[in-house]
Amino acid sequence: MAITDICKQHCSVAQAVHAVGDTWSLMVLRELFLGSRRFDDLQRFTGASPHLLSKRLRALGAEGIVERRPYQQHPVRHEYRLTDKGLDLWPVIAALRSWGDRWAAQAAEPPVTVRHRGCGAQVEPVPVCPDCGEPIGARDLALELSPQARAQRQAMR
Amino acid sequence: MAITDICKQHCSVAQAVHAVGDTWSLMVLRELFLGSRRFDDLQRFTGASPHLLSKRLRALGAEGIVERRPYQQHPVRHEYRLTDKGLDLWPVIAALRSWGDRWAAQAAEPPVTVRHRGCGAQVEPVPVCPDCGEPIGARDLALELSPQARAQRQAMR
DNA sequence: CCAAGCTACTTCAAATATTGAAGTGACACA
DNA sequence: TGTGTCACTTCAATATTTGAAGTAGCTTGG
Repeated sequence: MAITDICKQHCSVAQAVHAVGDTWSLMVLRELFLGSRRFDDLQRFTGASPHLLSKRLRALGAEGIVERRPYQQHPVRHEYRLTDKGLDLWPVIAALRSWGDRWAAQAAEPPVTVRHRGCGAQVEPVPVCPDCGEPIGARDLALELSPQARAQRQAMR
Repeated sequence: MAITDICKQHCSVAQAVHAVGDTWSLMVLRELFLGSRRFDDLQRFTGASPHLLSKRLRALGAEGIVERRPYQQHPVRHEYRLTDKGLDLWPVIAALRSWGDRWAAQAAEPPVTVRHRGCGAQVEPVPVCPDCGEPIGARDLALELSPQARAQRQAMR
């Protein structure tokens, strides 16, 4: 089965994974969140080959996650920016960063810190229950499948 | 440049991506969070080929993200479970799910809902500033590179 | 007691994707 | 005229993934 079929699954994770769930897309997203806009910078900082970067940017463009816009004429040069849909992926990158800091850190100091523009506080983006305010870990959660999703999984037997 | 070199970057995102940043690892994680433990179930529900699943489980095992433990003798059969390190990846999967629900949903109803065991409330895991309590979006954040990280990026010029 | 089935894989050839190096075209700057 | 930059594309070599088939050890039904 190909991932193309997977994304037909009635599963939001599968669809998100289909859109951005590969090494280079994630690295490109990281770089875009860090502020790079140009092909060259994206290539240098992510380490992707130009071929691959070109492909990934096209794919992300087709998904509406990045926008390719000209920033000069003569010659036409393009830059890449996150759309709203792309910006909305920030929790994914933040979660990866956070996990990386906790479990794979090589340095005393985390390489990137995140500050909330509104209040100036340093943010460690821990998911928090909106209702009771407690931080949420995996063991604190119960996942519930919708009837439709349950039926689909049954059908895979 | 290979991703192996990328992960040497002083960057937590790169290291997390190196560990779990590919389609099948993410799908396997989704499945493990949904409660599957057996090779067979993982294969059926993720759609990965057995070859690939075997490789991925080995890789995730080597990273200490899943644990392979026998659940019966005669013959020895193993099941796969998330370690604490693996469980800690839940915000990543949650963020993907959330994004998928918002931007790629095909159904009226989200396929999986998440409930907080502690207070019973339904949780939409929006990152919230621990200081001021406001929900955090990408535009509300300022990213700051550590001096070390900054130096490394300079060196890549 | 024999055949069929289950689980957890492995093996293999064919298809597909990625890498690294080199090349291109349009211009700017000296 | 010559060098440099940017944003790619092209290409051959290499690596990975797929899909189908196979295997080993045991269980279950008749």
